[in-house]
Amino acid sequence: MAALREYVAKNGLKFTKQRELIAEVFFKGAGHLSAEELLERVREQDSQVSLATVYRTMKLLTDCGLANPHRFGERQTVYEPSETGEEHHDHIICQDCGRIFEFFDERVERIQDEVAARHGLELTSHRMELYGRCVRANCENKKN
Amino acid sequence: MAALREYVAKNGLKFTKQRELIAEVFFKGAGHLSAEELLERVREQDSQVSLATVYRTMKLLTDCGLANPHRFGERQTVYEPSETGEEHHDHIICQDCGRIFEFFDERVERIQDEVAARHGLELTSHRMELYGRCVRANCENKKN
DNA sequence: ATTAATGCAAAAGTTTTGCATCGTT
DNA sequence: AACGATGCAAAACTTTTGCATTAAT
Repeated sequence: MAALREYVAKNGLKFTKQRELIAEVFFKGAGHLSAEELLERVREQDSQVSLATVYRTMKLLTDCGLANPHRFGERQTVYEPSETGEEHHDHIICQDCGRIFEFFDERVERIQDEVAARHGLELTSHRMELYGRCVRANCENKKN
Repeated sequence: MAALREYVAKNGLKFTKQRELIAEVFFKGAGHLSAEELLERVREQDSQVSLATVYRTMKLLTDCGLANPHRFGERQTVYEPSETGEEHHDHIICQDCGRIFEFFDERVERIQDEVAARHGLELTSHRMELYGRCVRANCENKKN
């Protein structure tokens, strides 16, 4: 939030109440929110905000490194607050119902370091996405 | 290809020359092809094929488990032939020199299945990318 | 002969953009 | 006052669908 203010100031941009509100809603939210979902929540507080502004603000947040857009299986782009290292997690996505689960596995993290070392690299970051299908009973949208 | 014929027969569908051509082009291609790109290649052989048919065929291939749709960073969905396990690999990328190394680690594969099961999903594919930097001596383009 | 598949065009859905106006600096 | 941001509507794109026609079974 402060980081956004800073970035905006540093780049000759303007800190509007829409940006403030959208950022606030975004950071308060549990992550994985689409522009449409963000708009809905934003409009609870200011019904005049437009979808275009949400998109423009999310692009801004992405540019300052505060948000990361993801396109998993779904139609829409969802945005996630940037990870601060501690809170890192990976994703597992159901291709039928589109739900996204998060997971963290310490063993994977260790193996990654080992693999990197084996290839003579020092790891800076990584990305791991598992795609699958909910077993029948659990899936919210089994297609057949 | 034979698998497609089988699936089609088993489900009372029809094995059309469009489906045959699209599947052929898809499997020949190096993966990561969008519907638009597939259409372009398909039309080199049959200029009458429509984009709708490409989409419909890719959905069919997805349903029989021969293709997997992915939405990475891009606008469009890209399709990848299903991995057969043996030939699967992940990537580790040096952010300095840009070299991409491939690796495969059986432990990671096992953990992935375990994680998927824990969340009630059956894994169809995954993507894992490690980003790092070559240690000085190895790097072809160390920047600092 | 049946009935699924195709091509086309229209529709649906998501994201971007042009422009007049508004609000921050 | 200057100029970036906003809201709106339209445009741009990707993907899906309705329908008359074609083709595989």
